[in-house]
Amino acid sequence: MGRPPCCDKVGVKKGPWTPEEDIMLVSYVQEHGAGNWRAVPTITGLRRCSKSCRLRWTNYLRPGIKRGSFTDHEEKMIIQLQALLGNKWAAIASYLPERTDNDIKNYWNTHLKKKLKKLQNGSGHQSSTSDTGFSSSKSHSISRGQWERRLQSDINTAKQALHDALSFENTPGSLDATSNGKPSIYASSTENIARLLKGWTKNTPKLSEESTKSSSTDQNSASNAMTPSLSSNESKSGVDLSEAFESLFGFESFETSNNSDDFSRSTSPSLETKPDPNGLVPNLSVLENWLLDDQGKDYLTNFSFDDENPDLF
DNA sequence: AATTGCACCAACCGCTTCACA
DNA sequence: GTGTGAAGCGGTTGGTGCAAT
Repeated sequence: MGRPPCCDKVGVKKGPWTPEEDIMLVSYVQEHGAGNWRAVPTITGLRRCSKSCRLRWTNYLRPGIKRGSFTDHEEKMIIQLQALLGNKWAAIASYLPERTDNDIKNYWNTHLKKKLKKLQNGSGHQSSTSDTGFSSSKSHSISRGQWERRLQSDINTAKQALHDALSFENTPGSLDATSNGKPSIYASSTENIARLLKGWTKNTPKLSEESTKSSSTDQNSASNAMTPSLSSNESKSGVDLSEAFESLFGFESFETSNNSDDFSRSTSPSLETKPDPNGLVPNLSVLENWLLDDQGKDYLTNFSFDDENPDLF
């Protein structure tokens, strides 16, 4: 209570990250590992608050992040897990190791919420789970007995949902990051930055034009930050930065996604707590084990999402 | 061609939880 | 057991791009 926000300091930059900042951050993580975010601005010279650095790393630079549109499989997983867990995006993200909680949250808010609403309106079905999931029911003013009965009902729904979600793991072609026959688009940090640089290159002529027009003195202005400027190498193109990055980290190709784990391990041994993306079934928490113990894992193979909800998709 | 409205998503903010002295 | 700082998490905001008018 009353603790001052960490980002209130004068000179702390806000807004979109530049490729240069990304490189500095990745460089830091490679050298020191992901953690001790408080020290990042001091060590790297980044004029970002520690939270911003951590967020940037976990949401965009961390190896193994998949970008692009969500697959049907992922979409179903999210819907089921949201029904089970509520808006516990980090928990949901743990079942989709290549997606960040922020990504999932955004996707839910922009796509799935509407989609489900539409379906509910169309079919007249009343979902047992509200926006915040099954746990939200306890927020209403009901008796303890009622609440417990609802809770039991919610748990049953949740069990069903979890089984649903996990049953995808038993379907052919769902064992890795591929979906619909498409190749994996796992991204290492280098890939992530390369992607950023690509976009940067595309936008550079216009941006650099604007950045020369505008003053670069106001670092706290969000609108100004939307016109990023390359501080020390403003004349450099994105390609040059990309090359510089490549030479900095010694990666020859951004194509091989299998190296992402190696990079992760070498740079941040303690960071990755998500289930093995290549595993058949995500590592189960006590909760999942408890849920699964009840009916046995054989159930998983017998449950079909599509059979259960033929008109959902 | 210009304007408006909307969808998307990266990033921020503030609260909660965790770890440690 | 308590206090404090760091990290994690979820809700929200605001900029950008695109489609509709």
